[in-house]
Amino acid sequence: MPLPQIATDPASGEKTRIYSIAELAREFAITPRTIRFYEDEGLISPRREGLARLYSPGDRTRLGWILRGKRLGFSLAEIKELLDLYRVDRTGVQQLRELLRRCRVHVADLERRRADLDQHIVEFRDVAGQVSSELKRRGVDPAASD
Amino acid sequence: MPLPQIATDPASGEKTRIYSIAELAREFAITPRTIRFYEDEGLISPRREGLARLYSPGDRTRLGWILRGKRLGFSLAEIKELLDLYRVDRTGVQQLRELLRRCRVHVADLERRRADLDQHIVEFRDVAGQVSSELKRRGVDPAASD
DNA sequence: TCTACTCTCACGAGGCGTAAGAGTAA
DNA sequence: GTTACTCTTACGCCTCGTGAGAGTAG
Repeated sequence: MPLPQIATDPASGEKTRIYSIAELAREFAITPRTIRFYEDEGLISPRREGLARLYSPGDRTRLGWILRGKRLGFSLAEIKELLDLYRVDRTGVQQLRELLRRCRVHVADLERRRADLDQHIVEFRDVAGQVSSELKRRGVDPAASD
Repeated sequence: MPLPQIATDPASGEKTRIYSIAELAREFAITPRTIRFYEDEGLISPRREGLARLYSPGDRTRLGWILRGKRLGFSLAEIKELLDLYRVDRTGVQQLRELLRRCRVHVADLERRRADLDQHIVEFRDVAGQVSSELKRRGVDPAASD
Protein backbone atom coordinates (compact mmCIF):
# COMPACT_ATOMS: atom_id res chain seq x y z
CA MET A 1 0.00 0.00 0.00
CA PRO A 2 1.85 3.07 -1.19
CA LEU A 3 -0.59 5.48 0.41
CA PRO A 4 -2.69 5.28 3.55
CA GLN A 5 -6.32 5.29 2.62
CA ILE A 6 -7.39 7.26 5.65
CA ALA A 7 -5.85 10.59 6.53
CA THR A 8 -6.54 13.29 9.04
CA ASP A 9 -7.66 16.52 7.54
CA PRO A 10 -5.18 19.20 8.61
CA ALA A 11 -7.94 21.81 8.72
CA SER A 12 -10.89 20.17 10.45
CA GLY A 13 -8.95 17.44 12.18
CA GLU A 14 -11.48 14.90 11.01
CA LYS A 15 -10.58 11.59 9.50
CA THR A 16 -11.21 11.45 5.79
CA ARG A 17 -10.98 8.76 3.17
CA ILE A 18 -8.34 9.66 0.63
CA TYR A 19 -7.67 8.18 -2.78
CA SER A 20 -4.54 7.82 -4.85
CA ILE A 21 -4.57 8.67 -8.52
CA ALA A 22 -4.23 5.00 -9.47
CA GLU A 23 -7.16 4.07 -7.27
CA LEU A 24 -9.47 6.58 -8.93
CA ALA A 25 -8.16 5.60 -12.34
CA ARG A 26 -9.08 1.98 -11.68
CA GLU A 27 -12.47 2.85 -10.29
CA PHE A 28 -13.46 5.01 -13.24
CA ALA A 29 -11.68 2.91 -15.84
CA ILE A 30 -9.45 5.68 -17.09
CA THR A 31 -5.68 6.19 -16.93
CA PRO A 32 -3.83 8.25 -14.34
CA ARG A 33 -2.53 10.23 -17.26
CA THR A 34 -6.07 11.30 -18.07
CA ILE A 35 -6.70 12.45 -14.52
CA ARG A 36 -3.54 14.53 -14.60
CA PHE A 37 -4.64 15.94 -17.89
CA TYR A 38 -7.90 17.10 -16.33
CA GLU A 39 -5.86 18.72 -13.61
CA ASP A 40 -3.74 20.55 -16.17
CA GLU A 41 -6.96 21.81 -17.67
CA GLY A 42 -8.08 23.10 -14.29
CA LEU A 43 -10.99 20.71 -13.80
CA ILE A 44 -9.78 19.15 -10.59
CA SER A 45 -7.15 20.11 -8.05
CA PRO A 46 -6.31 17.49 -5.44
CA ARG A 47 -4.33 18.22 -2.32
CA ARG A 48 -0.62 17.48 -2.57
CA GLU A 49 1.69 15.81 -0.19
CA GLY A 50 5.05 16.45 -1.69
CA LEU A 51 4.51 15.44 -5.27
CA ALA A 52 1.80 12.88 -4.63
CA ARG A 53 -1.78 13.83 -5.33
CA LEU A 54 -4.27 13.10 -2.59
CA TYR A 55 -7.89 12.97 -3.65
CA SER A 56 -10.71 13.63 -1.22
CA PRO A 57 -14.22 12.14 -1.50
CA GLY A 58 -15.21 15.50 -2.94
CA ASP A 59 -12.55 15.19 -5.62
CA ARG A 60 -13.79 11.72 -6.39
CA THR A 61 -17.34 12.98 -6.82
CA ARG A 62 -16.08 15.79 -8.97
CA LEU A 63 -14.22 13.36 -11.20
CA GLY A 64 -17.34 11.27 -11.63
CA TRP A 65 -19.21 14.40 -12.53
CA ILE A 66 -16.61 15.32 -15.14
CA LEU A 67 -16.86 11.91 -16.75
CA ARG A 68 -20.63 12.09 -16.83
CA GLY A 69 -20.35 15.46 -18.52
CA LYS A 70 -18.08 13.86 -21.08
CA ARG A 71 -20.57 11.07 -21.72
CA LEU A 72 -23.15 13.75 -22.33
CA GLY A 73 -20.93 15.22 -25.01
CA PHE A 74 -19.71 18.34 -23.25
CA SER A 75 -16.20 19.56 -23.94
CA LEU A 76 -13.79 19.86 -21.05
CA ALA A 77 -14.07 23.64 -21.25
CA GLU A 78 -17.85 23.45 -20.93
CA ILE A 79 -17.58 21.04 -18.03
CA LYS A 80 -15.24 23.41 -16.28
CA GLU A 81 -17.72 26.22 -16.69
CA LEU A 82 -20.56 24.10 -15.38
CA LEU A 83 -18.58 22.94 -12.37
CA ASP A 84 -17.76 26.53 -11.61
CA LEU A 85 -21.47 27.29 -11.40
CA TYR A 86 -21.50 25.34 -8.15
CA ARG A 87 -18.92 27.46 -6.43
CA VAL A 88 -19.29 30.85 -7.96
CA ASP A 89 -19.59 33.79 -5.64
CA ARG A 90 -23.18 34.04 -4.40
CA THR A 91 -22.93 37.06 -2.16
CA GLY A 92 -24.24 39.78 -4.43
CA VAL A 93 -27.61 40.04 -6.10
CA GLN A 94 -25.96 40.63 -9.47
CA GLN A 95 -23.96 37.43 -9.14
CA LEU A 96 -27.06 35.51 -8.13
CA ARG A 97 -28.98 36.79 -11.12
CA GLU A 98 -26.16 35.94 -13.47
CA LEU A 99 -25.88 32.48 -11.96
CA LEU A 100 -29.62 31.95 -12.32
CA ARG A 101 -29.49 33.07 -15.91
CA ARG A 102 -26.69 30.66 -16.74
CA CYS A 103 -28.44 27.80 -15.00
CA ARG A 104 -31.58 28.45 -16.98
CA VAL A 105 -29.68 28.58 -20.25
CA HIS A 106 -28.01 25.31 -19.40
CA VAL A 107 -31.20 23.59 -18.36
CA ALA A 108 -32.85 24.70 -21.60
CA ASP A 109 -29.92 23.24 -23.51
CA LEU A 110 -30.19 19.98 -21.60
CA GLU A 111 -33.89 19.75 -22.29
CA ARG A 112 -33.27 20.21 -25.99
CA ARG A 113 -30.77 17.39 -25.79
CA ARG A 114 -33.26 15.22 -24.06
CA ALA A 115 -35.79 15.81 -26.80
CA ASP A 116 -33.13 14.78 -29.34
CA LEU A 117 -32.33 11.74 -27.31
CA ASP A 118 -35.94 10.68 -26.87
CA GLN A 119 -36.50 10.99 -30.58
CA HIS A 120 -33.42 8.92 -31.23
CA ILE A 121 -34.56 6.23 -28.83
CA VAL A 122 -37.99 6.08 -30.43
CA GLU A 123 -36.43 5.55 -33.83
CA PHE A 124 -34.16 2.74 -32.77
CA ARG A 125 -36.85 1.03 -30.76
CA ASP A 126 -38.92 1.23 -33.89
CA VAL A 127 -36.23 -0.41 -36.01
CA ALA A 128 -35.79 -3.07 -33.36
CA GLY A 129 -39.55 -3.62 -33.30
CA GLN A 130 -39.73 -4.06 -37.06
CA VAL A 131 -36.84 -6.46 -37.11
CA SER A 132 -38.33 -8.36 -34.23
CA SER A 133 -41.67 -8.76 -36.02
CA GLU A 134 -39.95 -9.89 -39.15
CA LEU A 135 -38.09 -12.54 -37.20
CA LYS A 136 -41.31 -13.73 -35.59
CA ARG A 137 -42.98 -13.86 -38.96
CA ARG A 138 -40.21 -16.19 -40.03
CA GLY A 139 -40.70 -18.34 -36.99
CA VAL A 140 -37.55 -17.23 -35.18
CA ASP A 141 -37.57 -16.24 -31.55
CA PRO A 142 -36.28 -12.63 -31.42
CA ALA A 143 -35.57 -12.90 -27.71
CA ALA A 144 -32.83 -15.46 -28.33
CA SER A 145 -29.55 -13.90 -27.34
CA ASP A 146 -27.38 -15.63 -29.89
CA MET B 1 -30.54 31.61 -58.50
CA PRO B 2 -27.51 29.48 -59.27
CA LEU B 3 -29.37 26.16 -59.24
CA PRO B 4 -32.94 25.22 -60.05
CA GLN B 5 -34.63 24.15 -56.87
CA ILE B 6 -36.83 21.63 -58.60
CA ALA B 7 -35.45 18.91 -60.80
CA THR B 8 -36.84 15.88 -62.53
CA ASP B 9 -35.55 12.65 -61.16
CA PRO B 10 -33.88 10.77 -64.01
CA ALA B 11 -34.97 7.43 -62.58
CA SER B 12 -38.58 7.87 -61.54
CA GLY B 13 -39.36 10.85 -63.73
CA GLU B 14 -40.97 12.57 -60.76
CA LYS B 15 -40.31 16.13 -59.82
CA THR B 16 -38.18 16.43 -56.71
CA ARG B 17 -37.01 19.30 -54.60
CA ILE B 18 -33.25 19.56 -54.74
CA TYR B 19 -30.89 21.50 -52.53
CA SER B 20 -27.53 23.08 -53.14
CA ILE B 21 -24.75 22.65 -50.65
CA ALA B 22 -24.95 26.31 -49.62
CA GLU B 23 -28.68 26.02 -49.07
CA LEU B 24 -28.30 23.11 -46.70
CA ALA B 25 -25.37 24.79 -44.99
CA ARG B 26 -27.50 27.85 -44.30
CA GLU B 27 -30.45 25.83 -43.11
CA PHE B 28 -28.42 23.80 -40.64
CA ALA B 29 -26.08 26.62 -39.69
CA ILE B 30 -22.93 24.81 -40.74
CA THR B 31 -20.41 25.46 -43.50
CA PRO B 32 -20.29 23.80 -46.92
CA ARG B 33 -16.86 22.56 -45.89
CA THR B 34 -18.45 20.58 -43.09
CA ILE B 35 -20.92 18.96 -45.45
CA ARG B 36 -18.14 18.00 -47.85
CA PHE B 37 -16.19 16.64 -44.95
CA TYR B 38 -19.10 14.37 -44.01
CA GLU B 39 -19.13 13.19 -47.57
CA ASP B 40 -15.42 12.40 -47.46
CA GLU B 41 -16.12 10.38 -44.35
CA GLY B 42 -18.82 8.44 -46.15
CA LEU B 43 -21.80 9.77 -44.19
CA ILE B 44 -23.67 11.27 -47.09
CA SER B 45 -23.40 10.90 -50.86
CA PRO B 46 -25.39 13.36 -52.93
CA ARG B 47 -26.06 12.95 -56.61
CA ARG B 48 -23.66 14.77 -58.89
CA GLU B 49 -24.27 16.80 -61.96
CA GLY B 50 -20.82 17.28 -63.33
CA LEU B 51 -18.97 18.41 -60.25
CA ALA B 52 -21.90 20.03 -58.51
CA ARG B 53 -23.54 18.19 -55.62
CA LEU B 54 -27.30 17.87 -55.74
CA TYR B 55 -29.01 17.00 -52.48
CA SER B 56 -32.36 15.26 -52.36
CA PRO B 57 -34.92 15.61 -49.55
CA GLY B 58 -33.61 12.28 -48.32
CA ASP B 59 -30.08 13.66 -48.18
CA ARG B 60 -31.39 16.63 -46.27
CA THR B 61 -33.07 14.39 -43.72
CA ARG B 62 -29.93 12.36 -43.44
CA LEU B 63 -27.87 15.46 -42.78
CA GLY B 64 -30.26 16.52 -40.04
CA TRP B 65 -29.92 13.08 -38.55
CA ILE B 66 -26.14 13.31 -38.60
CA LEU B 67 -26.21 16.65 -36.81
CA ARG B 68 -28.58 15.33 -34.18
CA GLY B 69 -26.18 12.44 -33.63
CA LYS B 70 -23.41 14.97 -33.16
CA ARG B 71 -25.46 16.93 -30.63
CA LEU B 72 -25.91 13.68 -28.76
CA GLY B 73 -22.14 13.32 -28.59
CA PHE B 74 -21.61 10.52 -31.09
CA SER B 75 -18.47 10.54 -33.20
CA LEU B 76 -18.83 10.63 -36.96
CA ALA B 77 -17.70 7.02 -37.13
CA GLU B 78 -20.46 5.99 -34.73
CA ILE B 79 -23.02 7.98 -36.63
CA LYS B 80 -22.00 6.25 -39.82
CA GLU B 81 -22.49 2.88 -38.20
CA LEU B 82 -25.90 3.86 -36.88
CA LEU B 83 -27.04 5.19 -40.23
CA ASP B 84 -25.95 1.94 -41.80
CA LEU B 85 -28.30 0.08 -39.47
CA TYR B 86 -31.17 1.51 -41.50
CA ARG B 87 -30.07 0.07 -44.77
CA VAL B 88 -28.22 -3.04 -43.85
CA ASP B 89 -29.15 -6.22 -45.66
CA ARG B 90 -32.28 -7.66 -44.07
CA THR B 91 -32.77 -10.70 -46.21
CA GLY B 92 -31.25 -13.41 -44.04
CA VAL B 93 -32.22 -14.47 -40.55
CA GLN B 94 -28.63 -14.13 -39.41
CA GLN B 95 -28.51 -10.54 -40.61
CA LEU B 96 -31.80 -9.75 -38.92
CA ARG B 97 -30.60 -11.20 -35.65
CA GLU B 98 -27.37 -9.24 -35.82
CA LEU B 99 -29.28 -6.08 -36.63
CA LEU B 100 -31.62 -6.66 -33.72
CA ARG B 101 -28.71 -7.25 -31.41
CA ARG B 102 -27.01 -4.03 -32.47
CA CYS B 103 -30.22 -2.05 -32.10
CA ARG B 104 -30.69 -3.36 -28.61
CA VAL B 105 -27.14 -2.53 -27.63
CA HIS B 106 -27.60 0.95 -28.97
CA VAL B 107 -30.93 1.49 -27.25
CA ALA B 108 -29.43 0.34 -23.97
CA ASP B 109 -26.63 2.84 -24.46
CA LEU B 110 -29.11 5.60 -25.20
CA GLU B 111 -31.10 4.81 -22.10
CA ARG B 112 -27.98 5.03 -19.99
CA ARG B 113 -27.35 8.41 -21.51
CA ARG B 114 -30.83 9.49 -20.73
CA ALA B 115 -30.39 8.54 -17.10
CA ASP B 116 -27.20 10.62 -17.03
CA LEU B 117 -28.99 13.48 -18.65
CA ASP B 118 -31.98 13.37 -16.31
CA GLN B 119 -29.68 13.38 -13.34
CA HIS B 120 -27.84 16.34 -14.78
CA ILE B 121 -31.08 18.24 -15.33
CA VAL B 122 -32.24 17.57 -11.80
CA GLU B 123 -29.02 18.97 -10.42
CA PHE B 124 -29.12 22.16 -12.40
CA ARG B 125 -32.77 22.73 -11.74
CA ASP B 126 -31.90 22.34 -8.09
CA VAL B 127 -29.16 24.95 -8.26
CA ALA B 128 -31.51 27.27 -10.12
CA GLY B 129 -34.18 26.67 -7.48
CA GLN B 130 -31.84 27.51 -4.64
CA VAL B 131 -30.61 30.65 -6.31
CA SER B 132 -34.17 31.64 -7.09
CA SER B 133 -35.23 31.25 -3.45
CA GLU B 134 -32.26 33.24 -2.29
CA LEU B 135 -33.20 36.06 -4.63
CA LYS B 136 -36.78 36.01 -3.40
CA ARG B 137 -35.56 36.09 0.17
CA ARG B 138 -33.70 39.23 -0.73
CA GLY B 139 -36.78 40.74 -2.28
CA VAL B 140 -35.65 40.41 -5.87
CA ASP B 141 -37.89 38.99 -8.56
CA PRO B 142 -36.06 35.96 -9.98
CA ALA B 143 -38.26 35.95 -13.06
CA ALA B 144 -36.80 39.26 -14.21
CA SER B 145 -34.90 38.63 -17.39
CA ASP B 146 -32.19 41.22 -16.86
C1' DT C 1 16.76 -2.35 -6.38
C1' DC C 2 11.94 -2.37 -7.15
C1' DT C 3 7.60 -0.05 -7.20
C1' DA C 4 4.78 3.57 -7.67
C1' DC C 5 4.61 7.64 -8.37
C1' DT C 6 6.15 12.24 -10.59
C1' DC C 7 7.42 15.30 -14.59
C1' DT C 8 7.87 17.07 -19.51
C1' DC C 9 8.02 16.47 -24.33
C1' DA C 10 5.94 14.90 -28.28
C1' DC C 11 2.98 12.62 -31.21
C1' DG C 12 -1.68 11.11 -32.91
C1' DA C 13 -6.68 10.93 -34.23
C1' DG C 14 -11.02 13.45 -34.80
C1' DG C 15 -13.28 17.36 -36.67
C1' DC C 16 -13.24 20.60 -38.92
C1' DG C 17 -11.35 26.00 -40.60
C1' DT C 18 -9.34 28.39 -44.02
C1' DA C 19 -6.90 29.94 -47.85
C1' DA C 20 -5.41 28.98 -52.76
C1' DG C 21 -6.56 28.53 -57.26
C1' DA C 22 -9.78 27.50 -60.73
C1' DG C 23 -14.19 26.76 -63.05
C1' DT C 24 -19.22 28.08 -64.25
C1' DA C 25 -23.92 30.12 -64.64
C1' DA C 26 -26.82 34.60 -64.71
C1' DG D 1 -17.40 41.39 -66.61
C1' DT D 2 -18.85 41.11 -62.07
C1' DT D 3 -21.34 38.41 -58.73
C1' DA D 4 -22.27 34.33 -56.63
C1' DC D 5 -21.79 30.33 -56.64
C1' DT D 6 -19.23 25.75 -57.29
C1' DC D 7 -15.12 22.54 -57.05
C1' DT D 8 -10.42 20.23 -55.29
C1' DT D 9 -6.18 20.25 -52.73
C1' DA D 10 -3.87 20.90 -48.78
C1' DC D 11 -1.99 22.81 -44.75
C1' DG D 12 -3.23 24.15 -39.94
C1' DC D 13 -5.44 24.27 -35.45
C1' DC D 14 -7.84 22.87 -31.32
C1' DT D 15 -9.30 19.06 -28.37
C1' DC D 16 -8.42 15.03 -25.94
C1' DG D 17 -5.87 12.20 -25.02
C1' DT D 18 -1.62 8.28 -25.39
C1' DG D 19 3.04 7.04 -25.20
C1' DA D 20 8.13 7.58 -24.06
C1' DG D 21 11.73 8.74 -21.28
C1' DA D 22 13.70 10.31 -17.25
C1' DG D 23 13.66 11.55 -12.46
C1' DT D 24 12.24 10.71 -7.37
C1' DA D 25 10.34 8.90 -2.80
C1' DG D 26 10.02 4.94 0.12
